[in-house]
Amino acid sequence: MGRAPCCDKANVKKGPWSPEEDSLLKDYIHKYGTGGNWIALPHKAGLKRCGKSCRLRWLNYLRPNIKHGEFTDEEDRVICSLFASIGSRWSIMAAQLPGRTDNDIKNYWNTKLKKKLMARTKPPPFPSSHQTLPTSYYTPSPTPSFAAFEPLSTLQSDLLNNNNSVFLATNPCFNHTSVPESYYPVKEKLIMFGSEPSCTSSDGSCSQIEMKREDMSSFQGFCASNGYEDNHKFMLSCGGENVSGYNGETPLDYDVKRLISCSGNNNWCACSNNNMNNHALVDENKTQEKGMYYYY
DNA sequence: AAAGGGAACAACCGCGTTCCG
DNA sequence: ACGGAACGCGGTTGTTCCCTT
Repeated sequence: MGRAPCCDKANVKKGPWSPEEDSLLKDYIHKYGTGGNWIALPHKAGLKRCGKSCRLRWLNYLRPNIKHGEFTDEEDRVICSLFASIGSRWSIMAAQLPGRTDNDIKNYWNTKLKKKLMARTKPPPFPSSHQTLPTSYYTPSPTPSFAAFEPLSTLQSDLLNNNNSVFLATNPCFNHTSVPESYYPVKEKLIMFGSEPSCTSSDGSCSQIEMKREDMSSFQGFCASNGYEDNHKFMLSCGGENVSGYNGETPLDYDVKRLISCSGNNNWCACSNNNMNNHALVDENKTQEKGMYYYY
């Protein structure tokens, strides 16, 4: 048994909205508001539309102060920073960009910004699995090839604290009181990206990774650090030897995240360590689920 | 000028979450 | 506390437009 449909599909119009429908909806909402019930609204407004469709039309196009047209460089920067931090949480991004809707941002990202980003910089070579790389592989890049996206520290903290899904202090997966002293003292916040957010999973399993500080650079696969270590901030993007595919993301998304995460005044490094298991404690059931980690 | 292909954008769908009786 | 209804979100699909051949 599937879920009951939200409306009578046979009797609702689908497809593009006509100007007449737009004005019916706009007029109704201006007069009476949404009434807190989108399902009943179309009938009251004289529309043969699904309530969800009305809601979407209103939120994305008809409500006041919607911005259409080109995104500014500043908006680009915000989107990229947020994407690097929180991934495809379009509604959170929209909340940071007045006048922009989540749908707008999503479309813009998928059709333009992602490509723009990829065109403006090239990622370092992607080391193949089990490839042993010489130390000389470290490749400093003195001048960043892409405008740096600084972490939106204050903004992100507030943002992420509020939605509580990634704040270390409340995240049972990263109970650092149990992390031995010899481990890198993970700072107050550890945010995990890209990987499946199984920390809230009902079976109690976690996509968990703990590493010794010194092993960050010897993790099998690749690492990227953007040199925030001095003030206890750095970004890290890791993929392990068992990475197959790209942590469940499309290769392009994966690369874009890597690019963004390392776009500051940073060094790329890629290195290998065949004894990974001695150094990185990875939930053995979750070795495919390595994501992007952001410490600060 | 017409056809084909790709890009851009609008809208839909399904599912998880929240609300409320 | 529970269950159903409604909401909100993100992924996906459909349509239109525009450029190239």
